[in-house]
Amino acid sequence: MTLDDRKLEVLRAIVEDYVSTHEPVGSRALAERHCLGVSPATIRNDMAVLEDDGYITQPHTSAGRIPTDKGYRLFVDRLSQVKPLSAPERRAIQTFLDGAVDLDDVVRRSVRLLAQLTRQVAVVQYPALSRSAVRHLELVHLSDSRLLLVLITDTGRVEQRVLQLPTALAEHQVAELRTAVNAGLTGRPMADAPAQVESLPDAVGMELRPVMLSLATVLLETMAERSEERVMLAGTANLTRSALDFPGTIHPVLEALEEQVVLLKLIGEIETPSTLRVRIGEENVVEGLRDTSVVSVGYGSGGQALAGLGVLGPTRMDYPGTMSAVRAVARYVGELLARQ
Amino acid sequence: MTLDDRKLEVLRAIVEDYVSTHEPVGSRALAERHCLGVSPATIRNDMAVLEDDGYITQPHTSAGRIPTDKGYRLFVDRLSQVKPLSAPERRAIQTFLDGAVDLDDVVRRSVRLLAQLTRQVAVVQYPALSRSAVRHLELVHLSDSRLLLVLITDTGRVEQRVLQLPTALAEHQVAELRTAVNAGLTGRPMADAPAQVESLPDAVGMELRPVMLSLATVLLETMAERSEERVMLAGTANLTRSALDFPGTIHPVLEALEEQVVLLKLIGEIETPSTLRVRIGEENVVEGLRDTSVVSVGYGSGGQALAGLGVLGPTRMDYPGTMSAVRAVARYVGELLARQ
DNA sequence: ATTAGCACTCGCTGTCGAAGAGTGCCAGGA
DNA sequence: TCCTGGCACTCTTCGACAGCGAGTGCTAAT
Repeated sequence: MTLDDRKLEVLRAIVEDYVSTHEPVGSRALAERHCLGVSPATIRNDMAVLEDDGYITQPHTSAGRIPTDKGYRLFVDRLSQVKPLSAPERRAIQTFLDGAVDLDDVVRRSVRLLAQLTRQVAVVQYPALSRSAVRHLELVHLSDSRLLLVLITDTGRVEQRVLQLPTALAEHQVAELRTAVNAGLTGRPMADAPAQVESLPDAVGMELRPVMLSLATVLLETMAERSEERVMLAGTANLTRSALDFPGTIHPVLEALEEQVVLLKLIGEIETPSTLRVRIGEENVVEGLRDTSVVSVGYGSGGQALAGLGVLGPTRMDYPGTMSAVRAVARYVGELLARQ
Repeated sequence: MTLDDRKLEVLRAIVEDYVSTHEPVGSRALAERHCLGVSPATIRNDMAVLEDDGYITQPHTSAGRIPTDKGYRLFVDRLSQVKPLSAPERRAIQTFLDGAVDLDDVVRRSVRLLAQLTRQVAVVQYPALSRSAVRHLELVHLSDSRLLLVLITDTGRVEQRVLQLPTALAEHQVAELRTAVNAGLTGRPMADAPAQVESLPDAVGMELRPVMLSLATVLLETMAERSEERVMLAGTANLTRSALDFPGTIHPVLEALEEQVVLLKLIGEIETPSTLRVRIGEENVVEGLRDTSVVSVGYGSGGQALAGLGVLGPTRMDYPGTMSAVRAVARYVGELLARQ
């Protein structure tokens, strides 16, 4: 049986009412608060069909209906138009983000802003190393046997690593290494780095080869290990605002949020910017997030996403509002990083 | 009226039982589970005195007693000896922390370890800029008009900041600036920096003076603004493990933890390492943390603390265990940073 | 196809009584 | 003087139960 327009309208009404009231919605309330032009009895018939098809369900016999994950899915896919942000909201985003002084600041500000706009948990991933380019490599001579390697990307990320030297080096030797690695890598996209690093040892004098080799190893390690790993979180307190949102406790949710790996999974795997992704309830593979929804999107300038950001909340969330906020913040962050 | 030894013993027994059972403890249970050598009736009399003096209280008439903040305070000050960690625990701390590759890693590992050991919320502050020394300053020429300033401290912190140049610079001019700032600041404690920065403009040629001035401004800003600001948090999920710990919800607690400023206040103001500080319940000035206790300590090598770390949990916490874990982790972190 | 009416289900709420835990106090004993 | 056993009292907790109200499903009429 296919759903006619009115049944879809009823589903939308149920989702909207349930999201705003947090209570199962009955046929009478629906007829009163929405201009559906039909009586409660008719709505009841439609509801029965919607329930048979698995879009809504009853917590218990004498209660109204609430949407199922499948119902929210249909709502998001076909029934909701993304509502544009108000002009003040747009201005607020812009002015708030424009004050950022460096990458850390950009990420921190975005994640807070997102948490505040959506009143949910926000996650922002740092620009992926793998999709950035090398802006500069610096070697700092800490002591005879230790060298600090600092890697700076064009998106403003700074990674550092201490390197134990096999032999003591003179200052001019450190300079030679510095020149060589910068000549080989500066300006190159990180993806090309492994190939470039291979040829580094050839660029320096014989006596520096062993050092350059261990330097190359550390470089590759740094780029590989940390390539995607950093995220920032904000708004966890929003989880507790309405305690009723989660059956049982929020413990599993908080636990899941502690795992960086999980967070990255939530946001990750994003190729093109501006394509919103919504994961609803059971669609989340992560144990413990089965009662939450995640709205995420890639950000970055041009056609390639640098990384992702998103929002996590109860399945009963304001999808249109959340989606537009997430999209707007991603757009501004992308612009901001391109300007750097 | 002064408390005799047995009353103190009764208080200790009440605290210990309440901490382990989470339930008000009555006179009979106390007589059975502790070898106090007196009858429940006697204990009841002692309890009445302890209650009059404000060390314990009754949730309601027909319930046992629970310690008050004042009771916990006495317990911590006079009745509890810090229990040493087990050998395996010590070894676990050491091996876990030894794997760290840089400062970020040290902080991340410590905070997780602390959260895991105490099963509470852990907070670790990054080494304060103001108490570190400058290890190196790097200037990276981003474009004609923009310069990236990277500040590296002897504790491994890296701070960066983009600087808009008043005029375009040639590469050799950037080098001159770099040499000058490093000559002036490298090796100096950050506390001396303001004075040193003053004299920087004199160290370069006339045409670089304006640039050096704005560089100096940014340097001072960076050191001042971010001097204490960074902390890392872990184990928030532990707050929800036993929901009964907090009257009402954990919302205010989570909200407080979102504020960096609050976290810094919790840990901050620590001068000497190894002096544990315990703040119990109402002793916390921060609104929303009135039902929690904070155990914090400074860490660092030598007589001066670099920064602080600590743990936050319900007032009903295992103080001896928490205190020893906090102290142990602080000690290892201090050693680790000294070795860097 | 829609609607009004009606019986039915079931969760929520408040009351009541019994049970249980713990106390405070008192009188007797070391 | 301090400790102890006993006892009456208070107060929460829990289960049972009835009444209420919300909401549904079904049926017959339009």
